[in-house]
Amino acid sequence: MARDSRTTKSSLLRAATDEFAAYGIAGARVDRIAAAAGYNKNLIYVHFGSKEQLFDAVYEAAVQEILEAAPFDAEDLPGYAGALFDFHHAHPHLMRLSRWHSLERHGVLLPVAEKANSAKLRALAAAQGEGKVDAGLPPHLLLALLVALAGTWAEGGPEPLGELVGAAEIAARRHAVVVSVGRLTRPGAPGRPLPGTFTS
Amino acid sequence: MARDSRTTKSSLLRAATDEFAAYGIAGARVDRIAAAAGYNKNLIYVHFGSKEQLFDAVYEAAVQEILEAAPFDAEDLPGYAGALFDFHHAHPHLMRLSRWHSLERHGVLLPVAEKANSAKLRALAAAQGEGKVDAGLPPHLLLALLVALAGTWAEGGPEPLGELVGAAEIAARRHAVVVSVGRLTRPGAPGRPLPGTFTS
DNA sequence: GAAGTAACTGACCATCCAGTTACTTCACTG
DNA sequence: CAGTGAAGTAACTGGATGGTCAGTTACTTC
Repeated sequence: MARDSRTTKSSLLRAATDEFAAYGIAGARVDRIAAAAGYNKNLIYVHFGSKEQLFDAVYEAAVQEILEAAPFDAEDLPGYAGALFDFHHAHPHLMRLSRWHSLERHGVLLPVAEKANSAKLRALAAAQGEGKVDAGLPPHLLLALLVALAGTWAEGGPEPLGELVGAAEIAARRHAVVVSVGRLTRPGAPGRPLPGTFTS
Repeated sequence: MARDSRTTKSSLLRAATDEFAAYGIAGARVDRIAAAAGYNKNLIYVHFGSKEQLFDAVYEAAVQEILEAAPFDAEDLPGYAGALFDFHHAHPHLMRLSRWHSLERHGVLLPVAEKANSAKLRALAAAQGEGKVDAGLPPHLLLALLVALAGTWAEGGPEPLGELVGAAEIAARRHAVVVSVGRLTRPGAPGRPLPGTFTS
């Protein structure tokens, strides 16, 4: 095996991603990560410093990947939600990482995520201003709801015992997400307009 | 301290609930639980058998509590979602327990939860049949989305860094959940009727 | 090909931690 | 009040685990 610290580091990172996604921070084993990557445990400490810092590196990479995978489009929110759904379905371990992070690190947002988030909020507010998105709810609430909908069946949600989930069911879920986001965001509230502000 | 195995057991259970909610199964420490309850570690093994079984007991109790706290009403789904939201806000540790469970135990539903769930599905289907709830989505998908919406800001969701969440924001979130569920479930789909089935 | 350096390894260690064992204390009963 | 069984405790065990370090290997430079 050629000696290249870059590939070594990325091998370790990949193995660590799997391990942390499967077991969380507390449950992950440094030895297992090293063994899975086919390197000595010490290299983890050389490259990343500690188990915790290794998790940080893993998590940051995962966040980057998620952010890139589903580009935000304030004018097609159902499409965005669908893309998110697809991504979660294709990469369940990233959603798991995110859930571990929120539980074991009290969900503090990374600067990258924070930045991406406020960009989304601006775009959403603009779309609402132009009447392209229903303005009944403030952007930050609407965005959160939308993301929650897209992640409803992402790994970490309760799954019926043992039942295998077929392609038809997946398609149905995706459809449900897309339809629901459409209903939440399509301009012109159904029935009466929403109450003026959001103070219950 | 009077010697009563029932109170001892429930003290241990309460301490364990806090510990597991805070650290999950892998992160929880049996010694800490015993110390917090003010009893000897061995009593945990006497009463519960093992750390894993202790978690099971904790989780089952939590599920019971959640099920009782928010009675399902298929004819007032926004109200149900609101009640769920309130419960999550009042008892964030129970939601955390639930998330730990789904991550560390791959989210296998307890029999109690499974039973309660199918009762809800039947009620929902009936309400849809009577035209009281929009029938554009099958009950199991609708219910999942609804629960996801109610739990959007439950502990475990991403929280903006350091920002304190005031009462007004909480009220706004609650309102957003209630309004959204209303939109998803109010009979008579906005705009055109939904496509016949849910095969994407 | 000698000198120097970065990548890498195996063995080790202090500590942690779930679970066990041997013992003591208490409440109650006949 | 002696005896008994349940409740409770302190001390211990053995395996796992995060982290360290002296030393080796592969590669580069001169």
